[in-house]
Amino acid sequence: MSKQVRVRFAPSPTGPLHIGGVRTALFNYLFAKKNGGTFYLRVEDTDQNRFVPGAESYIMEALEWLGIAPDETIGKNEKFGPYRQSERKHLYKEYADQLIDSGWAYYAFDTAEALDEQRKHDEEQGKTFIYNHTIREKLDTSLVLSKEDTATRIANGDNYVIRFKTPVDETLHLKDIIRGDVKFETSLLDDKVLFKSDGMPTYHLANIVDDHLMETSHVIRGEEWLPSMPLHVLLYRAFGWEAPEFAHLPLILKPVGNGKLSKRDGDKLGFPVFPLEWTDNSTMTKSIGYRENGFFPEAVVNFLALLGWNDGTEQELFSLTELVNKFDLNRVHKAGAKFDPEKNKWFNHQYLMLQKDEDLAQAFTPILEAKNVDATKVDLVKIVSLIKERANFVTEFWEMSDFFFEAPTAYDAKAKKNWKEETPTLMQQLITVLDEITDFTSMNIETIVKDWMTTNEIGMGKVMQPFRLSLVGALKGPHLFDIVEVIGKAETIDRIKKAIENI
RNA sequence: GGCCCGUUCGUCUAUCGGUUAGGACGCAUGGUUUUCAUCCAUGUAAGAGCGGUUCGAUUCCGCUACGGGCUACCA
Repeated sequence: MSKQVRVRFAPSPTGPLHIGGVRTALFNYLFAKKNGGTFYLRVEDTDQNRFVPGAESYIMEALEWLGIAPDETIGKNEKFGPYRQSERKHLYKEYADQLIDSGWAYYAFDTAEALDEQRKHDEEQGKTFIYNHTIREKLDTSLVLSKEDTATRIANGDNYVIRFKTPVDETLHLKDIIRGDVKFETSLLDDKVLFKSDGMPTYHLANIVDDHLMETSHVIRGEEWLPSMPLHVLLYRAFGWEAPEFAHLPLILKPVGNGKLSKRDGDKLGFPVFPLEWTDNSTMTKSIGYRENGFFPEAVVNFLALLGWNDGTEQELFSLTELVNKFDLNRVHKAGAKFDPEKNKWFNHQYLMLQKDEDLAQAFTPILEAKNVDATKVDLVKIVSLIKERANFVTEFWEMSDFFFEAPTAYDAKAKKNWKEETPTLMQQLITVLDEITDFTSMNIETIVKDWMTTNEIGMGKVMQPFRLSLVGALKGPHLFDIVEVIGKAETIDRIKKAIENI
């Protein structure tokens, strides 16, 4: 009987969630649901300097929008709360002390400035500075100070940190679900700070304490954490706790150039890297979001799920439920994946096609309202059904359908070449033909107009191109007779007359 | 510099020793639409290099190269 699956997403509220974080959250969510487990969200706000107001609620809202909200978090099923590390502050010191008592940690009084200087100095000499067993007994630590001296300095209010006393000369054989066996030499590790001089724990301590207390069964996180896996495993050992299983996800890389996708890439390259729009209050710069750019959450989830994972078949379109059923950490890729904005769009198109016309019309309405377009007189659902197959986003609907609502005010210069000398005469005749039609539906109009052309031996191109130009203003758009039906007889004739006058 | 991870078409990927190395995005061509797009069809294009193990390696191992991550009192 395997233990109850409990996984977490533990972001730091230092800004908006970006696409890599979303993917990590998604994989945790999928894994939890697949295994009938729990997905919880914990806020790791132990760095008070980097705290950004609004980031926490942004993260919640983003996961909500994507449909992968946690089962447990702040204000929701707080079984192991609080879920904000800043509110668990009192806990960490106790555990740090426990490690001091058991000899797994020690006090260090060196200042950050002194250490920086030392590091810089060594670097200039071509040496590598590592704060570890080779040096910890030469520095200002409780390892060399007497118990009394240490106590005195702490009592005097000297700044100190608590560092992990990494074991020496041991080869750690660690298991990662995705990567298999990973080896580390403990002597090469440094003695990480567990507890900071500001009274807050570092990520490492808080993370292990909370993952244990919150009964985390699997730690699924980005590959950037792989180097700290040995420290974390050692911490579990030091506390005498059973370690969870680990799975380090491949990183999402920039679409062009090198390196991992960063928060700044999106705006530069013209695609979103954030789920929701975000305004940086310190610089007042706004970053675009998937939601505001017209992406469907299902499309974003689907695309992200396939970045580093697939079910082994050739299926590419998966609903969230299908993803849950098919997800398997053992099928996650090891290598990083470049983010492909083009395929991302393609996914959105697929989901757009899956939407009901009624729903799309409803999504289109606010856009029309913002443009003060009166859409009450037209069949919006019909219009949407005609244009959706050529769109990737609802946000593109207007430029693809403006001629349904308003007569063209300009005519495409290139297309005007199709407007010949005899065209006005032909268009006049067309008006007459159209005017006589009583059953003004697409099919019927098409039959009658084509009949007129064949009986009079008029070339189709001679009529159809100027006809379209008159109604649309360019040679684009859906089937012409469908447009004619939607805008109606009077408007159609009106537009042809207008074209005769203006071209 | 040190440590760790990785490497199949331009991109995302399938392949769990024997395949004409498959699919998708993109791109190109053709067809449909006398428009544009969609759609359909076809095409384009890949195992980083070198050694080994093996009857046989994309697949297993090693080295090299390249890419990536980490190396804070940030997460």
